[in-house]
Order: sequence, then structure tokens, then C-alpha cells
Amino acid sequence: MDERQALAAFAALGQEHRLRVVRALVTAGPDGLAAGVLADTVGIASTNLSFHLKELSHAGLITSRREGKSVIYSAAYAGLSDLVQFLMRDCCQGHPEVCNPAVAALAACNCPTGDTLHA
Amino acid sequence: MDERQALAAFAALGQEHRLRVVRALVTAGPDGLAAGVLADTVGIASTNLSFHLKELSHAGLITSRREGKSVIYSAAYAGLSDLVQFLMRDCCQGHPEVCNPAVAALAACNCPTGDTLHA
DNA sequence: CCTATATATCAACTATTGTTGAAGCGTAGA
DNA sequence: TCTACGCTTCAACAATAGTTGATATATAGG
Repeated sequence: MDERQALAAFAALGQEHRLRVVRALVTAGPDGLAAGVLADTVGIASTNLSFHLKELSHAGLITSRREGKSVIYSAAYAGLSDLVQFLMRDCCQGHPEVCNPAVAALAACNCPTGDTLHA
Repeated sequence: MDERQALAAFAALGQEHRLRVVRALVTAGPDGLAAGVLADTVGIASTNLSFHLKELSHAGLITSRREGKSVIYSAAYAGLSDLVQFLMRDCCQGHPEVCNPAVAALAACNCPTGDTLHA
């Protein structure tokens, strides 16, 4: 991930409605949620949601697939991961014993194992 | 961390100059960097940098201390950690075996151990 | 106490971003 | 093929954020 992508991703997350969308999708898991459900969850007009979904998609934070009349959105876990990596890269000039917060970040997800999703 | 703080933090990181400041400080480690050095590193006027530093400080992403004539800024590792935690909280509805990206995020920092910095 | 250095604040301007309503496309079922 | 539904696109407006230059505060040294 380069700076331009990271900027797009952080800017995308720095907006109330978009952050709620991403959190809803992260919670929902790989099955995702339909655009209509998201509009209700977040509480905005569908026309406005569309704008934000495009923004998030562009930033690589969500993906979409059509399913009948609905469009289903889901979190792009690899994109989220890359973003955190970008932020923490080169931390403490190669003395990571002081940059433990990433450990805490991991703990929040309670992920015991796994290696399939990250590109 | 609540939504308001997370929004402030992500919005802060979604700006070219502020993202560069944070990355420079994350790289620098706990010793931090003087405002003047940051202005040169990032390539903006000091008056403009001040504005961005206030924004980052407000968002809980950096801290500052005075040292002689200079003001030294450093990354708030706990704040960064909280932010990632907020984003990943409740992921996959309690089925974390699918949300492994946080593992990758951790790997980026190569932190073997540590528990002192996170509040 | 005066000057130089380092950083912060303020007010004005400019640029960017978010919201809304109207209209358009794709899919499903009658 | 006609109608209904779900979602997206477009153009206009409203709101917010970033930059700049002038001015102010704090510290250190002469």
C-alpha cells in the first residue's frame, strides 16, 4: 500500500456515515449487507449512501457483489489490514519493543490464527 | 474509545501532511521530533504545521512536551492502538477465525512482546 | 532588558467535501 | 412487455477544511 491509497482509506474512515458503514460490515462478516439494509442501519438516504459506498470501494475498504435485485457490500479485510500495516511500518526505527500497541490492536480482534485473507 | 474520537483520529490521518507527520513520529519512536524538524520533513510552513499538530493532538494521536526553545512531538502509541481496536471491535460477530487481517497488521510491526504503553 | 529563535494564534481567502432531489439503469415477477 | 423495486448517477447547493500572511507568546542568550 502506498501513501495515496492510505490517504484515501483514512479520509474515507474519517466520516461519520462511512465509518458506521465499515463498522457495520466488519461486524457483519464476509456475508456482508445489502445497500438498503446499510441505509437503514446508518440512517441516511440511499442516494447519499451510494456516494459513500463508492468512496469506500474506491479506497479499497469494501467490496460489492450483485445478488438478485440487491447489491451486497462486505468489508475488505485485506484492505483494512494493509492500512494498519502502512501506519505502523518502520515503527520506532526497528526497535519494536517500544511499539507494542499493535499487540493490543490484535487482542481486540482475538484472532488466534489465520493467513488466508491477507494478500 | 468512542465513535467521536475515532472519527477525529481517522479524519486527522486522512490528510496528506498530517499522515506524514504521524508516520514520521511513529518512525522516530518515543524520543519524538521537534516541530521545526517536522516542518522540514513534511515540507509545509510552520504556521500551517501548527494547525495540523493541534488537530492531531486533539485526536489523541500525538503528544507534545517543551524542551528548551523547541516543542517536541511524539506518537501516542496507545491512541493509535485504541483506534485499530475500535475499528476491529465485534468483527465477524464473534467468529474471529475469518478476521485474521489483524494478525498481518501485527506482523508489520514485528512486535514480539510488550504491554507497557497501552492504557 | 533587548534581540533572536521557535512555535502558536487569528482572520481572510480558497478549495474540497457532503447532502439533496430528480432522473436513469438493471433485475424480478405479473 | 409492463410495473415495481433496488440501487446508482448527475447537477446544484450548503457546509467544512486547508492555506496563507500578519501578529502574538515563550524561551535562551547577550
